[in-house]
Amino acid sequence: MGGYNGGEMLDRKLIRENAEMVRAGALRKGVDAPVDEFLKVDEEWRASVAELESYKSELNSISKSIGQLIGQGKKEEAEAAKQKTSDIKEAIKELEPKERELEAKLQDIELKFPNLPHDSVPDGKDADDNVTIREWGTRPEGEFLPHYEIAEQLGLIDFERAVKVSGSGFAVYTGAGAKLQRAIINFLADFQSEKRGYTEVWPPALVLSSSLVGTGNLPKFADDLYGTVDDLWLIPTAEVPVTNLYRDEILDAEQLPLKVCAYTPCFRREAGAAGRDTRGILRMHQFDKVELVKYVLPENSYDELEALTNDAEQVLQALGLHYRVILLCAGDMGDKGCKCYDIEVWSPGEQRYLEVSSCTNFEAYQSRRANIRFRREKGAKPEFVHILNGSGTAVPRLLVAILETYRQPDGSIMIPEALRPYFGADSIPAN
RNA sequence: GGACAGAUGGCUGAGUGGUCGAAAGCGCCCGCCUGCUAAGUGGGUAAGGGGCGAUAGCCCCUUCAUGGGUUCGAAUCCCAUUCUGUCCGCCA
Repeated sequence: MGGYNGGEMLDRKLIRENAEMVRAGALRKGVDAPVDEFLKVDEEWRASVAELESYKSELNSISKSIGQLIGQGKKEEAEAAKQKTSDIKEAIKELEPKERELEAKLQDIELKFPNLPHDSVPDGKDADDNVTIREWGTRPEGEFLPHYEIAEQLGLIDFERAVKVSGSGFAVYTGAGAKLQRAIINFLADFQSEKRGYTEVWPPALVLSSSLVGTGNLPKFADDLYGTVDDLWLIPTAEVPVTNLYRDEILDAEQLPLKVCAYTPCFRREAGAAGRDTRGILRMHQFDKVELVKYVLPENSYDELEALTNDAEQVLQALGLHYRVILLCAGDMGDKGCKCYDIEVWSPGEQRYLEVSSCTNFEAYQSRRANIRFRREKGAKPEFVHILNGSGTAVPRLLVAILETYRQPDGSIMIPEALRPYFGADSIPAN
């Protein structure tokens, strides 16, 4: 049993008992959470539940006594007891829809509550208030081409035929481009599983809507997703199937932290406007990614976030790509997260940083929705695990950075050392 | 896609209208016993929500795949759905 029991982001008790703290936290995210409305409806709901349950209790005890009377052969007394139930049944019939209505109303209100930002998250409204935590490597100097020109010159990506086949927002990788794509994927999956201690899984790319509810993509963000005529949806990220692996389960504390990595293609409608992000392969309806997901003890989740971020950063270091790590401010983080680092790789061709990973601690937000818990010891009450995830990393923007960073004066591409065993050559020759 | 069978607690598995939240076994926990172990023995062992008291504890409601229905009362009867197994067909 269990599963999705509402739309709540937060524990009802937390809001009840720490109303002002919740209000202040939401405000930091720029959300004026309906705390007062919640408290009012919550009280009405609880009163309604109590009333309904007292009637049910009465009915149950009468039913029980009828059973006993029949057992003792006292038929008339049993008949008399039956008469008493009709009023109670009537009252229950009347109260039940009222209770359900209040519950639904409460859930609507709860949907308006964001997950609360951690104390270490800076105040701020939007991306301008994000804080650069650290940089690695140095920005390459010189003249650089954008990746789509390089790709065209070397015949790595066929944009025109991609449009013919699938419309805009897709790429056809060809020849060395296709091979490089596969090399990057294999490198990333091996790196995270063999060097960083993640268990690799290969999940389905189509999932039931119930899985998308568990991660918070539905019902709110259906427009971002590709659906099918069945109740199956194309995943926007491996986060969805992987986070749902342990849905409705109670884990042992010794199993934690549970670290899972998964390569999948990702599908996003991204009903976004055309702009500089849409040029080349920077923003696509289908792209590839290795995702990292961790299920951890609540008291460790912020240390685990640092470690997760580092696992993603190590990819870029292994490839020798310049990057920076950004700590998102409260207002730029979105509703679901408590703390989030973006890792941005330097694109010499674009002369700007590109997001290749977003490492987030959701605390219990997803575990509450997906009902994933753990027990500290035998007999202890189950608690929600904390769930974190981050890309480790996205492939297309990595490819962009590699092509642009490692293009040689003669027009060839030098393949980074770490990728050579996968690519099977040192370079992509110039045409 | 067609036919049949099934879905019960951590697991195995009984239960076809009335103290059944559910026998029994296994596992696990606490105690006793034995020089240790094994064996034996007594007891305890589902989850969610609400209320009282608020470190304990007590009371109530809900849950035997899911959603509806019949009934004073359902694990047990009826309907729908989902999933699993077996056989057949089809397919990379």
